[in-house]
Amino acid sequence: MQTDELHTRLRESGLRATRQRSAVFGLLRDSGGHHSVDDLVGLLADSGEPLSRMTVYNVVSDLTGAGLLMQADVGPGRALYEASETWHHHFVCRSCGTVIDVPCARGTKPCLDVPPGLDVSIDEAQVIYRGLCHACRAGADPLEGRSSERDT
Amino acid sequence: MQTDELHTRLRESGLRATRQRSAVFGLLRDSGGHHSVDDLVGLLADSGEPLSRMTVYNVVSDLTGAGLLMQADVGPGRALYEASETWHHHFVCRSCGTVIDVPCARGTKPCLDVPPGLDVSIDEAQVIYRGLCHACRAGADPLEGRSSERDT
DNA sequence: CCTCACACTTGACAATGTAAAAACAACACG
DNA sequence: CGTGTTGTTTTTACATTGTCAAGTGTGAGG
Repeated sequence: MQTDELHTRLRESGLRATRQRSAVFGLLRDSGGHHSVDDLVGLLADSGEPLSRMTVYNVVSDLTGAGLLMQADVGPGRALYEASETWHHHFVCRSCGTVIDVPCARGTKPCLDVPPGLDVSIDEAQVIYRGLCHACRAGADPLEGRSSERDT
Repeated sequence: MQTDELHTRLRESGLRATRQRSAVFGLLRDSGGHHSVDDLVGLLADSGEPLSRMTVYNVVSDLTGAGLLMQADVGPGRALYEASETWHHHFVCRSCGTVIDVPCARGTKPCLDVPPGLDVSIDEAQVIYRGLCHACRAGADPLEGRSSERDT
């Protein structure tokens, strides 16, 4: 991921290209995973770009509004962000909390057909699958790997 | 809603029939809406049944585990609970936060066909629709009615 | 009626997200 | 290249939501 490309992507979206935004966007693009705000603060500090928590909240909010990031709906608790290009859904393990990407059948934002009788405008639909991941179903130690994840 | 019936439903589910559980379950059944834990604490206090926050957390957790309540997935932040009999999804207004029930096409827990390549067992799938509700799309004062809701 | 396991309460705490104001930096313009 | 404006970042304090642990209370079987 070139710094220049990040800069360009930000400017194209109508945002000022700051060091902090490039760092957050670049990290999410390169890691390819789902991260909470506090995750990001830690990872950024490790990579020599310490940002305040508030800044990261602002940045993910701005980038999500600009369509560069998406907020992964994985249920109540903490919000996860990712920089995926293709629309997809998420499986969440009830036992260990692992999040696994589930490809969307349609490949694009799905299910935007508004059910009849509803006077609303829908711009996005996300599906949360819940159940047990392979490890937890096998009776492996639950609670292990609570913050880990795997993409398909 | 008879107190006796609540008592019976709880016992049938293998739970002790306590005053507190009946109060929470009865309130959710009678109101028919989605409520956060703190909502419930307030409503119960108003109706002459003051319960501690911790108790309500325990109760909704127990009743959800027993299948008497369901947790409505409406995104990060707060968990909402409801006592719906029929499976359905939720529309969440981006502007005012209003939650509207969306009937499920299949009428039962849907989409449990596991996508290929995923070694997990899925027991539930919820859909979150996001967009603007009628009032907010019409440009009505956003942020109004943040805690209100409407069922279809 | 007695007993005991389960449920409830209390109080402190952890995690997550928000508000407001001041210092700072991007970038358009000359 | 310098400069000013405006949007961004930082700091501090706080609100909300959920959890832990220890002690008290109570449902329900005997």
